[in-house]
Amino acid sequence: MNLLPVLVQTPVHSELAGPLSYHAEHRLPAGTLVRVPLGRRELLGVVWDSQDESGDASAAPAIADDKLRPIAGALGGIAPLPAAWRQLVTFCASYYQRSLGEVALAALPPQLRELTASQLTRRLRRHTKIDGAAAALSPAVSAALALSVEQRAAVAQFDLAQGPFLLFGATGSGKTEVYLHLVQQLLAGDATAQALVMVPEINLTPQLEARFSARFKPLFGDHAVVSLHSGMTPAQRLKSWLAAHGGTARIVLGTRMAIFASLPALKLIVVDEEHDPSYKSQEGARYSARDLAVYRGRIEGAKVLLGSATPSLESWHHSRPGADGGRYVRLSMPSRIGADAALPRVRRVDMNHQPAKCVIAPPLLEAIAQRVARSEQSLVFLNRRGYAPVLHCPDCDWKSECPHCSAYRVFHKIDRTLRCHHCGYSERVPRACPACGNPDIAPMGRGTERLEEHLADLLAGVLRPDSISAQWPQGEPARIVRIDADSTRLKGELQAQLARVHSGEVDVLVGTQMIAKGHDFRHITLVAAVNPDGALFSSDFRASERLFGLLMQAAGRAGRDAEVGAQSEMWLQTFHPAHPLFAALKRHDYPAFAAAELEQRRLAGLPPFSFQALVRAEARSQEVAQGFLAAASGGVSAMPDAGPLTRLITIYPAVPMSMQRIANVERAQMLIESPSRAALQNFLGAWQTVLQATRKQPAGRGLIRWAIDVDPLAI
DNA sequence: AGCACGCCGACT
DNA sequence: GTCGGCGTGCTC
Repeated sequence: MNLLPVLVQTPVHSELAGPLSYHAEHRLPAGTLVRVPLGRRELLGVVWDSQDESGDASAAPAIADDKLRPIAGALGGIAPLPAAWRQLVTFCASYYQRSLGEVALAALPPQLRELTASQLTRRLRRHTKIDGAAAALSPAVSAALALSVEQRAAVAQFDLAQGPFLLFGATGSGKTEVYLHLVQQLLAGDATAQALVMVPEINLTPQLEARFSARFKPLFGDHAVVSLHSGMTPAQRLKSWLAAHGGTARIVLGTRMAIFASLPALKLIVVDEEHDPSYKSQEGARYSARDLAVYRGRIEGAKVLLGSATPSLESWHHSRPGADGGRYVRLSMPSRIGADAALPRVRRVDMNHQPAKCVIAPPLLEAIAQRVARSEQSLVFLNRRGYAPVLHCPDCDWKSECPHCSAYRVFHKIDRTLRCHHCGYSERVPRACPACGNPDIAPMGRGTERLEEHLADLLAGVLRPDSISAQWPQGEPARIVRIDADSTRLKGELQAQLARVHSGEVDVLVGTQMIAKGHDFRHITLVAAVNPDGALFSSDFRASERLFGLLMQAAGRAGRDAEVGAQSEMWLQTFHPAHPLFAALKRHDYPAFAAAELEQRRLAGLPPFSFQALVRAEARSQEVAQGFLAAASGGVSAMPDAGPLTRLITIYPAVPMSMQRIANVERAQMLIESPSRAALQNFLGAWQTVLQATRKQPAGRGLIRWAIDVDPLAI
């Protein structure tokens, strides 16, 4: 009988963190998918590498040989997962402080966990039939693509170096065309090579899919391009995954989860909009798909290209020449594609000199009205959905607090509800103040719903040209559409609304950051940020980086068509027009913004000049949550080698999280900081034991859960 | 995490 | 008398 180490989806912090041992009749190679009994259940497992290379004899199973059970069977139809995939999983589990089994099984398509061996065989047989039909195609390379000078230079530099690369390209500079070119060049030159292209949001995959399919399906066959993202059905995901694993899929497009796709011939990884926070997972193993891409590229010998108009300060820092930068090769494409395409002119409206309480300053309104009259489109950006963030009673000062969270419930006028955006608790809007009975309760502040209503009001007299009809003898009023998470809740609704914008049916587009990202609008000549000041003085040290990126990206929605590019504008309504962030934005000067920001980070010892991890704890009371963290912190001194392990480590006291309570659960966190990534890693690895032990001690009583977030994005 | 076993309250 | 609440404990 052979002893087989197998990973299963084990609970995160239990004693079962490592591989479990099973008996098997045959020696199965590492990476083989198996089904194994665990307790009363039968689970999917992955045969793991035997521990022998570590030479650590004490790691032998502490379990009696006669207690070991035989595996239920192997999933023979699927080739074992490659060594590089296993190494990626191992690294991810160790770096982000999670169990191997959790990471490995979460990286596989969920349907694989449910299917029995026979169901899977049937599924596989169906696939091979389809694939057989798509016989070999001649991958004739089309004539040299028309690239701009800058695009050609970027490609040439890419070909010469090993990377990783940071493609720093202005919005509209044609980054996607560079991706397409590099993928095509790779696939045409290597008959088996595979490429992975990631985008931050599901919303952006259809657009990417369309471009890649149009370009590559004629060249490499209909099965060459597949997608992987959470919007797909389990069956579709399994199908794409199998195609990638089997090598029939040459190009995998997807969101962060795609970084775990099994790609036996991976040669190129593209991370588009690499600065986007969506690449950082916020649950389970809190991995950064962008950082894993860089790691994966290194171990698999695949080139990695990170692309952005506003790179993360981490990536920008790595691409700076000299000192501790210089790890990435920077490729710059500063100009927009097109004859005299220019970036939009940035105009700051000083709200101190506008009528009090005005939402849309008169000059901005006038500019929008002119656009309507010229049949051009405007995009008005406000990063807050709903009608008003708070409902307020002026008499007794009642506010629409959520009974379960430390947050206000947002007033949604459309369905007359007060809705908590954190726990989902929703109630009909009260007719009068629930505290004092005053019927004159009023919304405070504004969200996209109210902005849409307000704009409709302001633009009521502004008529669309060329729309005079029997129904509209004077011409039709301006059409406004709102796009946010509420207006696009139904499947297909976002695509439908975007189509209305593309067709020119709509004059003014109101929305949240959902519309600021990536969409290729051709007729927008004005973008306005109504109220961007909020993030200027935030306590989150990354807030200004995010704001700059968001505004730059929003500005990039304007004037993407060279015809109208020249007169396009980005308007900023602000009470701080002289703020350096807006000054840099006006010059479209990301490098200056980044240099100033990085200098501040360096002086303050913040990332990328230090490395952080957060321990988060949840409990019914703040005392328990903080008590657990404090006890775990106190336990450090009793650790073996505590001295050397903590030499470069700073442990801050436990504090309530900025969102202190969600759904009646109190949340606390503790920051761990170090100037050395390795020191932080060593410490966290050793500290795991203490955290797990603390949970079982009195200090852990009542704790709901805890988790470590390595390289957290928000603190 | 599942899924058991186990020991106390309101229903056919 | 049962159905069912979730408290503790185990799974190679």
